[in-house]
This record gives sequence, structure tokens and C-alpha cells, in this order.
Amino acid sequence: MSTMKDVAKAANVALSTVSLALRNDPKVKEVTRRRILEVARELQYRPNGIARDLKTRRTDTICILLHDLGGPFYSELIRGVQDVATSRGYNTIASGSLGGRNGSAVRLMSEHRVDGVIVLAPDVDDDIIIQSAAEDLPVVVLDRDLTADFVYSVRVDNEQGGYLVTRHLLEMGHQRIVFVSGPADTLDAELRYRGYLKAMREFSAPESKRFDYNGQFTEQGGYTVGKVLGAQSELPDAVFASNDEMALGILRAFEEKGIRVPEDVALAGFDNIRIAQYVRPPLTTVQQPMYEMGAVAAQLLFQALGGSHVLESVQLATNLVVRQSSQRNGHGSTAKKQI
Amino acid sequence: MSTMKDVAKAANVALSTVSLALRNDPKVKEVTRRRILEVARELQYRPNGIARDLKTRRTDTICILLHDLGGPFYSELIRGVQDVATSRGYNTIASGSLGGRNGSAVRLMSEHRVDGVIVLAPDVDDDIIIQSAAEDLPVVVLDRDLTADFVYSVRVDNEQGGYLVTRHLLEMGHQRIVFVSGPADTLDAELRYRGYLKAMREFSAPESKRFDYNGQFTEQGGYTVGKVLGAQSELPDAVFASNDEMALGILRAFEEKGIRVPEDVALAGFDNIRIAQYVRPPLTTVQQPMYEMGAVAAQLLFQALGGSHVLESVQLATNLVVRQSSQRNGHGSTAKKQI
DNA sequence: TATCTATATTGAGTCGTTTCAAAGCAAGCT
DNA sequence: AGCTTGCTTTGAAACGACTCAATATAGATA
Repeated sequence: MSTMKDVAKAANVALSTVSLALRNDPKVKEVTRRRILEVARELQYRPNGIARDLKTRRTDTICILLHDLGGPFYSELIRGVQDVATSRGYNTIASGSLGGRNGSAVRLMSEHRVDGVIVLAPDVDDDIIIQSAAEDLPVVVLDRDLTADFVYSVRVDNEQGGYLVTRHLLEMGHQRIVFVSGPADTLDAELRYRGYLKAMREFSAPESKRFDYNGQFTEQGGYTVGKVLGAQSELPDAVFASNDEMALGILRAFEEKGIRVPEDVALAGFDNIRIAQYVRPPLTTVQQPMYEMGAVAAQLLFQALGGSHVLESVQLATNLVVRQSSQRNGHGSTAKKQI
Repeated sequence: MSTMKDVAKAANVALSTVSLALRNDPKVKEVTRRRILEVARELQYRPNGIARDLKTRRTDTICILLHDLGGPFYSELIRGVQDVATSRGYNTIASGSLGGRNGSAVRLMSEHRVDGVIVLAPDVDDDIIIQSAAEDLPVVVLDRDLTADFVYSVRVDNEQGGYLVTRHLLEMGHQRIVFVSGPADTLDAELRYRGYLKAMREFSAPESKRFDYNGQFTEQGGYTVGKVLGAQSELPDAVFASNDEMALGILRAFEEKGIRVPEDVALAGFDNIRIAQYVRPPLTTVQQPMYEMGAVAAQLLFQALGGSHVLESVQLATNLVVRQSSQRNGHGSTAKKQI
């Protein structure tokens, strides 16, 4: 692997001249530059980015830290981040958060391998984030309740979302609505529950019931819940699952049991994952502004990098997406918004 | 930001001692090490990974280059890569391929910021790959027909997959089967088509028809195709879409037109994306061994990194996944394999 | 001719680590 | 006292680029 030194030697110029020439500095005479470039090509010279990063003390790269690199849910979010980063001449890389204290997360965040980080990985400890964040490494956390120096947060108004869904179900004439929560301590689910309660109270709904399922926030978890609900003597009017994955599982369990949605029970989820529109019946849910979330996160990050004053936290609104699963009578949709 | 130098000064030892101590080298006396660690903690010392990488000439990181960081399809693949990489003590980062010659791709590949690359991004030019690959930067390409030094390839047997689906459709009694291809020059689709032809000939099927849709390989593209097919005077017995996304679109178009699947036309796709099992009717398709693909790719990469002899290319088999959309009579599934 | 300018080029230092030969040092032995 | 031996610690040289003050060159001006 040839270095600038090799090029310099071969071109009979000083190392520093090569450096200047390669970056098209006008101080270098045209003819010299051409010769240097020529030699560089011959020697198959490739700049060593690491050396550059070390010297310049910046990487022009931001990192988005995900729990699971493959999660389909993040697609739009990443696009939002990427678009903003690209427009600023930065690169975006993504990394999984697995590995705890000596995983990639720490490696990238605390070892200066990136200029900024956007964290969307519930499994990364607050500690690690607080410790890593610094003046030269701003961190934006998504969907997390955390305030610390150099940490900024972007959140979705989960409470509002929960409220929207519940109100919609109530307006559809459903009275007894069960809220299915996810794993015990998820803040998101808790907020969605609060929104649910608010709507229930507002409409003086007869009873509000919460179904705590302390397993996974997944389709499988939802399936278990659906089984239990379906086995009870009396079905509620509607079920509001705290995320779409669970709603999917519930739907499957109901289907197996011959319970019709929405004729026998209405069903709604949260997140508006892509499958929600393909499943039968299509699922009423709440759309999170994923792209916007990513874009806003990236913007905060760059403001912080630029040293300007940055909002500590931003909260984004959600959108109700009405589909068939929540209809009263089961036919047609009187969708407010179809996505 | 404090450095080793600062720590050394504060702890009254040489720089090199700090270096050794921090890496738990047994050469350093226990008491000294403890003191150094203590000081390091007080000064909030964080190692600078970039400096380390420069000196050690390795990053212990591999990169997986995707066209679109958010593509849901890659989930399992990435997991496969990650599992292998982690077990070898390597980190995995992902990057989007946008930006062409001065995008992240080049940055990471050619500037030594990673030790190896796995490329699953059709939009990255062969040139760039060939130029970047080197003894110290092996590259594994997925689903791409490319041979060059230090480039290894992992492919899925698309022809076999196409053959499996078509044979299945034929066995189900369907005779006139239309193959819907994607964008003109996609090698994958071409191979799937070859498999289709092979099966058609083998069964002496009356006619083989190819529907070339030169738009996108997407749901929207499929929808257009479905519209056209549905408008024709006579429907074929079955439609084999070269990927699931298109199949989804076709299904939607058929549904709008009142064409029943599979009663009026059978339908099959390719890829087994997650939605395929949720859509109605559930879609018969071909499962690509994504996890395995990722794992194999990573293994090749590490063999190359280890300097051992490496297979130039590996081809993996596919699995037929039979669901309702291809059934003859429309009820129940006599699934060979249900996933 | 001597002096000044503007333009090109250079050399040495720096970024924060790792590495390794060499030096210190205390204890054990002749 | 002198000499090994084994354990600790050290200093200096990398790694490959960027930076900047200083020098060299040539042309212009006095």
C-alpha cells in the first residue's frame, strides 16, 4: 500500500506538496500537480482516511445506533437522517447496539470514531450515553426520556397517539376497550396508556381495562394475549394494542378462534408498520412521522456540532390512520386518512 | 479531552506504561496498573480509537454496504453477518451506498476505514469494487456476477428457485403461466426466468409467456402489471412474479378488478418477504437463505482476512414456500413447507 | 545591482496510540 | 563485591496524513 511518502519520493517533491496537490490546493503549480496526480495513480495511491481523521480530529461521519440493524421499522427514519447528513457533506453509518459495554456502540461513540450519534436502541444504557456525550460528540436520543449535557432528544407524542386511537374507537361506538401494554417498563407504552386513559375519562367510558403482558413486544407476544382474551367469557368491544406487532399476533389468535374483527371485536395498533395495510382486515393504527423524526434528529445533531444553541428536546405529533379493523359494522372504511 | 499523555503525567509514569496498563498487559505491576486506571478514570480518559487504528493498521470492523440502509429484506442477512463477525471479535457497521464516487461507500472501502466489506448494493459500480479490493481489503459481493482479485461472491441459486416455483405451479395443474420480469437488466430476474423456462420445457407446457415490465421492481410496478394483465381478454392460469413486491402489487390490482386469487389465477412471488404470509391469500414464494447468506459471506471475508485460501464463490440453494395463492382449488394448503 | 513581491515548495512538528529494544532495579547466588 | 535473573518501566520510533512557518525561485520594481 503506497502512501503519500512514496508518491512524494517518486515524484521528487516534498511530502507536503503531495498533500496539497491531492487536495487541489491552488498553491501548487498546475504542472506539478498533474505530475503528482499521475504518479499517485501509477502507484495506486489511496488516501488513508484514518490518518486524516486523526490529524484533522473529525471524521465527517455520524452514526445511527439501532438495536437491530435489520429492523424494517427504521427505514424511513434512516432516510431522514441520511438526507440531512448528506446535504451537509457528512456520511452516515449504522451500527447495531449489541454487545453492551464492549460492543460496537461504545467503540463508535466513546472512541471518537464518529462526530455524532443518533441513538434508537432501547437496550443501550443511559449511563453509556451520558458518559459518551461530550462537546465533541453530541448525541441525539430518540424515544427516550433522558436529559444530560450534550444529549438532545426527539420524541413522538405517544400520549397524543394513544388518545387519538382511543377517541376514535369510542367515537365508533365501542365502549369497553382493553388496552394491551407491552413489556412492563416501556415508557412508550406507558404514555400511550395515559392517552388511552385520558380519552376514556373524557368520554366517561364505563370501564377501562389494561392487559399487562410482560413478555415481548412482538407478534408472538400478541398471539399469547389474543389467546387469553379470546378464551374469556365475554369479549370487550375493542382492543387497543400498544404496537402493531402485538396487534398482528392478537389478530392471528382471534382468527384461529373464529373471532371476527371488527364485527366481534374492533382492533387497533400503533406504529403503522407496513404490514398493517396488508393484513386482513387492514389495521387501524397510529402513524409516527419517522422520516421527520430522523431528519429532525440529524438537524439537532448538526446544530450541536456547529456549536449553536440547540433545543434540548423536540416532540413530534402523530397521525391516526383509520382502516377497517376498527369499524363499527365491518364494512367499508370512512377513513379520515388513508395511508 | 484527555489523552494518554495527560494520564501519564498525572500518574507519574511513562506514556508507554499507561498504554500497557490500559490494555491489562501483565508486564505492568498490579499496584501501578491500579493507580493508572484510577487516574484515567479521574481524568475521564477515553481512548482514541482512530489513533489506535492508525498505529495497528486494523480497525476490527467490517462493513456491510447496502443500497438502502432501511431495507427490511436485509434483516436476516445482516444478522448472519453480525453473528459471525461478533464471534470473531469484529464489529459490524452498515452503510448506504448512495453518493457514487464520493459517497460513503468509497470513503469506507477505499480509505481503509474498515478491514473488509460485504456489498449488497446493485448500484455500486463493479469498477469501484475492483479498485477498492486489495490484499488488505477483501470484498464479498452478494448476488453479483463479478470475479476479480480479492473479490469473493455469494449467490443464491436463482435459477433453481425459478424452476421450483414454476414446477410447483405446473404440478398444481396450471398450464399457461406468465412470468413477470423486473427491470430489464437485472441478472437475478434473468436467472429466475431461465429456471421458469426450464420447468416449462420439462413439462412441455403449451406456452411460456414473459411479461417485461421495465419499471421498478416494486409494489407499484407490480400494480401496473396487474392492471394490464387484468385488462386482457383472457387470464393465464398462473402468474409468477419475479419478486414478492411485484406480486403484492399484482395482487392488489387483481383484487380491485374482482379477479380472485387463486381461483381465477394462481400467483407466486420470490423472496419470501415478511408480508407474504400476511397478505390474503398468503403468497406462495421462494425463500432465500438470507441468514446463511450473510453468515457465509462473513466467513469468506474472515478466511480472506486470515490469509487462507478462499473459495472464489459460493452458491446457495433456495426453498419453495407453498401458500394459498398457488393452490388449484383455492382451499386449504397442502404445503410442502410452511414458514 | 539591490530590493521587494508573489508564487511554489519544503521541513519539521503534530495528532494519540502501539511497539520494542534497552535500561532500572531488587533479590538471589557465587 | 560482582553477576545473573526476572520483573517493571522507559524512551524513542513508528503509523500516514495535515499544518504552518520558513525558504527558494522568479519576476517586477526602484
